[in-house]
Amino acid sequence: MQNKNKTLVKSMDLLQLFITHPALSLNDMVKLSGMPKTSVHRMLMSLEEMGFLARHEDGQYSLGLSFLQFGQLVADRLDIRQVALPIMQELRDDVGEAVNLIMKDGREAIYVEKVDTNHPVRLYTKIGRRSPLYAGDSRIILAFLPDQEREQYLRETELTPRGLGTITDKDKLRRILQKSREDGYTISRSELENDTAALAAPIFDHRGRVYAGLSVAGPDDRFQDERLPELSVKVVRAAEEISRKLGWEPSSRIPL
Amino acid sequence: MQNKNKTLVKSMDLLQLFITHPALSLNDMVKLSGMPKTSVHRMLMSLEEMGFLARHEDGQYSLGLSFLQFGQLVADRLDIRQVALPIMQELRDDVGEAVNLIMKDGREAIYVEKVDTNHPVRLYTKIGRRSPLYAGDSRIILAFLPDQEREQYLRETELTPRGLGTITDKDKLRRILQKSREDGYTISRSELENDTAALAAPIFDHRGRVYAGLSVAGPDDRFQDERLPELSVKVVRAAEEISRKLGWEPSSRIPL
DNA sequence: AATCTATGTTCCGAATAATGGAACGAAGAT
DNA sequence: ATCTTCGTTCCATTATTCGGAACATAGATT
Repeated sequence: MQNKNKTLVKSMDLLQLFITHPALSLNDMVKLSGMPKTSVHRMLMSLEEMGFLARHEDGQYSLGLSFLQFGQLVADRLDIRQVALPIMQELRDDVGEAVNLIMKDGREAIYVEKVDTNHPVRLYTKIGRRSPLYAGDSRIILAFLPDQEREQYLRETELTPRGLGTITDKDKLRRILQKSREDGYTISRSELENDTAALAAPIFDHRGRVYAGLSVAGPDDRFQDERLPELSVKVVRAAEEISRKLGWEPSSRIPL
Repeated sequence: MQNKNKTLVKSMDLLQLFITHPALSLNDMVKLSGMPKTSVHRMLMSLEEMGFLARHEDGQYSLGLSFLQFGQLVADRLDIRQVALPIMQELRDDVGEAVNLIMKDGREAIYVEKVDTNHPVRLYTKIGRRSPLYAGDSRIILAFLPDQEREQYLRETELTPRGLGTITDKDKLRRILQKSREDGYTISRSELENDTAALAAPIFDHRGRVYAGLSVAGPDDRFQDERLPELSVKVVRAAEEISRKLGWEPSSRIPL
């Protein structure tokens, strides 16, 4: 990763602004990004031409409909979603909690599929959301990463608190990860969002590498200790079922 | 649109390749794009860093999970989807055909929401798909565009056949558009896909501009003439309901 | 009505970053 | 053991991006 197109990468900074802001004017972006106005202006023209940004009548920009197209393509091509969905629904019906499918993307985790408990209209608010690998249900992926990769991540990452329960001590986190590997699941309480708990298990691909995480999540008070044995068994079992459909065989599991 | 970041816009050519190809190697892209290998290589590095492309173990690239995030953001922020969905479901239950919500994006149309007849698992294959404005159900948007804009489009666009019924004669298309405006709906048969028909009506925003299109679509043989009066009334009525919820008032309608 | 202010757009010389042919390296295939 | 094929690095050339400054336009303020 030596040769880069600086301009290209910089334009990402502009697009990132739209994760937290639904609409922005040129000047907004100049202020938020700190780049010179001319440069921002030039990039906007290009991003608009690419269809990544759309300009409204009032001069405000927002994310373009192209993302709908690409987003749909990505979703369609993620085989694991199709494989996991029925199993996730079954698990949801069984335990009565929301079920999430999480994948690693770079140094972060991303929620790739979700089935909710109250199914009003579908409002998959959590799909596409990112979270750090060290906190919450996504930690299960970190736990089962190859030693070297995991250690590198721990070295390079600062543990910023997200909720009251976020683990900010690296050694404590290491111990928890170790325990998660032994148990085959991990539990988190108020790590990403207060009063919310989650229990997660790893999903492996045919090569025996962690490929994703499966979690049940809900209000803290529904995840008391007495329920954990039952929950953990069911989540682990569902995760294993998905793993198997992805071609994993128990024997290919990475030894602890 | 004078000053552009050439590199940025060119990188879009690479991303576009992934609309038709789920995975590509560097060399594949060199061949398909016709750009020099070094340039493609550099852009790939940047697109990967941006999260728009992901590199697999075997050196193949595919669209990155970032698109899932941005796609979801766009979908969530499109208020019309939330407004339209219940009305679309009602219409689907009433007429027993798939219902589509279509928006204009640049010189194309894009399917923004869909409710299907056979609801197995959801498989929103059509969401995010693009089609030309001159053919199929999306033509209803073209029909209600301001005269000047519509004429400019017609001047600049070549009518390429997509199905047996695609209209390739501009004057014939003009007449159909005129009729659609008078009728308040349009019908298309085998224009985008053979043996598939659709009936579409316009959705207007608070300013009285076409904002989207609503269509029912299905196999040709279920859209015979005797059914059109009933269908057209129902689709137009549903579209008007959505328009009204978007702040449109019948009085603000653009005069024919 | 006149002035200010905020925001978007254009200009242009200087500085930098992108370019792309060529050579290299590493696998896989023959 | 020798070919291919594909990804990666090198580097001098040149086109592109850069960004301050000036301009344009529209709303707000006096």
